[in-house]
Amino acid sequence: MRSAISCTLVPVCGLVTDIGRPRLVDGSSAGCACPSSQRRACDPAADPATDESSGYNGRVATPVVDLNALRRGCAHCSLQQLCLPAGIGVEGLQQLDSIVRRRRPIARGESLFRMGDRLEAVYVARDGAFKTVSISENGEERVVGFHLPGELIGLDALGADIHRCDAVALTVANVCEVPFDQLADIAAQVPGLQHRLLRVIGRSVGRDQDHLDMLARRQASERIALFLHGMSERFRHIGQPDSQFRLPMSREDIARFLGLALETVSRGFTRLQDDGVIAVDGRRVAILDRAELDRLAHHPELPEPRNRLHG
Amino acid sequence: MRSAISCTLVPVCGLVTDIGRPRLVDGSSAGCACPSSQRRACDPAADPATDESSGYNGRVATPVVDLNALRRGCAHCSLQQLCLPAGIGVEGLQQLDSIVRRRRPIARGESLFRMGDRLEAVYVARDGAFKTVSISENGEERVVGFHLPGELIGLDALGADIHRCDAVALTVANVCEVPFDQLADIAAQVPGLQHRLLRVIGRSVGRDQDHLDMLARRQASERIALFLHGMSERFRHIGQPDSQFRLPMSREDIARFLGLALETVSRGFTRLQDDGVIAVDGRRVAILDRAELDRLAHHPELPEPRNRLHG
DNA sequence: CGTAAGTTTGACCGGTGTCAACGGTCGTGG
DNA sequence: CCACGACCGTTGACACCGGTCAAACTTACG
Repeated sequence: MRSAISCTLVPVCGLVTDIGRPRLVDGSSAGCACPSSQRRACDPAADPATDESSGYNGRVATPVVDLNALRRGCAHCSLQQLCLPAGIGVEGLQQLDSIVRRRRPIARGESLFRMGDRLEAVYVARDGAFKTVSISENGEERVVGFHLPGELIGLDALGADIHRCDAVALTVANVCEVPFDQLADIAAQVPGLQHRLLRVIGRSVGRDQDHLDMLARRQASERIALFLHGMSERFRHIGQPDSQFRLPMSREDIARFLGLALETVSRGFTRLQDDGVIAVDGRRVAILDRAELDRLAHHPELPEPRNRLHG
Repeated sequence: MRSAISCTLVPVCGLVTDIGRPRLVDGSSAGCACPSSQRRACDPAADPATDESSGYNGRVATPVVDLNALRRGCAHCSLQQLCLPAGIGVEGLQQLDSIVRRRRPIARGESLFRMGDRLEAVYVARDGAFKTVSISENGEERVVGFHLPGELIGLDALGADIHRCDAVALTVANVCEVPFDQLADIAAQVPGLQHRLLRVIGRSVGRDQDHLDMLARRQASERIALFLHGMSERFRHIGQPDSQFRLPMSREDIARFLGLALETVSRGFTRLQDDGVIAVDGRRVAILDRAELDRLAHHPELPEPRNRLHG
């Protein structure tokens, strides 16, 4: 039964892949889930020596064109279409690229920023996943959101210049760090970028509203179905298989995201499995009956067709 | 009896009313909750004739300086410090002012935009209150947010250029309508405005996160306490009394905002009243014990001090 | 004055939080 | 190699909060 879900994620390649057409650039790209362009562009860890020598951020000091630096740049990033660069010209791309810092891999559990920090930069994961959490006065952790590659992290500080959450890596991850002041400056100069920035912010607002929608659903089963539905959509959006994937977060994180007890989440998963809607093995999830999943997420009032496989 | 609450919602003064002491409306600005500047700047309805003659939006066609138009302008609006104009120079202010349209009063129940509409403008209420609601597939209404004066409405469309919600007036209201494309253009030119726009958006994001926080709280009593706490803060923020106010929304709206049944909201209110924390009369609320309200909102785990007044 | 809408209150029971125990996986170290 | 413990996920039992249905009451408004 276990073998049904063999999809494991290679940690390094993380969540990202190329969307649509894998571009061959370098002979051998075939075997890995990550397209070669990704490997080249987004994985500083692949060539640690070079990275070390060029300093903390990914840019080289020399005016000489560094092939590796170029390859790591926005122009070649597989996330380009999902990220800030989308739709801005070469000029703007260069300007943007010049301020982007590419940080060495973030360890699982490490924080990009913490509650109370001043807003210095916004972040985009190239691969890996993050959660943003806010700790309430009584010490309870509340998951505000999950962030997959291409989704901006750090916008919570936009209102008051102070971060309202911690941003914690759920897996090892590589991120681009974009100093916010400089981003705002460039956005004013490059009209397309301003528009793009607003759009990315807007998508983030949209996700928050989806989250609200989820929490307002009264039944636990609805929230869980909606959560899986949303994750599937987001995986598809970044070019990952949307029918079987590995959730980067624990049951507890999901519970704190959905406002439920973790036992309830666990029970919800098994229930969906019993009903033949999904297959679950720990964090690995396969969606078997998408239509039914959508129905549960959106039209829960209808009595479910009772053809349980084993009851 | 009508006269007792006449400052009330007279459309103009918006949300606010007082609970305790009846105020005379006429003559004495001293007594009214609305600051005089507000009355001057924000009340097109006060002089309907002039308003009609100057056309649909508040601007006059003639180059001659129209005192009324000026008074209605951003420069004199009492909301200035809360709204987009804050912190931008005279130049920018004029540019911004030139694109702002001031719409005639919106009737209660009327919509600024509907789900599926293209993003054309963002709105700011000068007075009155709005809710944004999203209708789910099964026809259920879900309250995404409430909007008091100075809070931008319409940002939900930022992500996809399509509105995700309806924006419905809870009371008669006056709004400024800001064509979004032009706003973005000007924002690129006026650096202060771009910053300001991002900040206003950020505050909106912050409110969404507060909302999330509310929904994630498990106990109904916590959500209700948090809701009242937040409303009180927001009233204070716009210069209204924060210890007694009139809620612009129904119990049902609150319930749909908090993800509860309306009966539960009602029971929660009476419970708070029984405990001496607030006084409730329909939509009129007075906060009697703020410390206790805050405690309930933030530290619900502690057993409440049981010195009930009656019970 | 009559109708509709909004609010409150009561009774009932189902869903879900809580507590508890068990099992599986992974990493560490003997 | 296995032993061990930490962490994570699953499952069961049970009590209680809150959703649902129902009815009375007040307020708003024509």
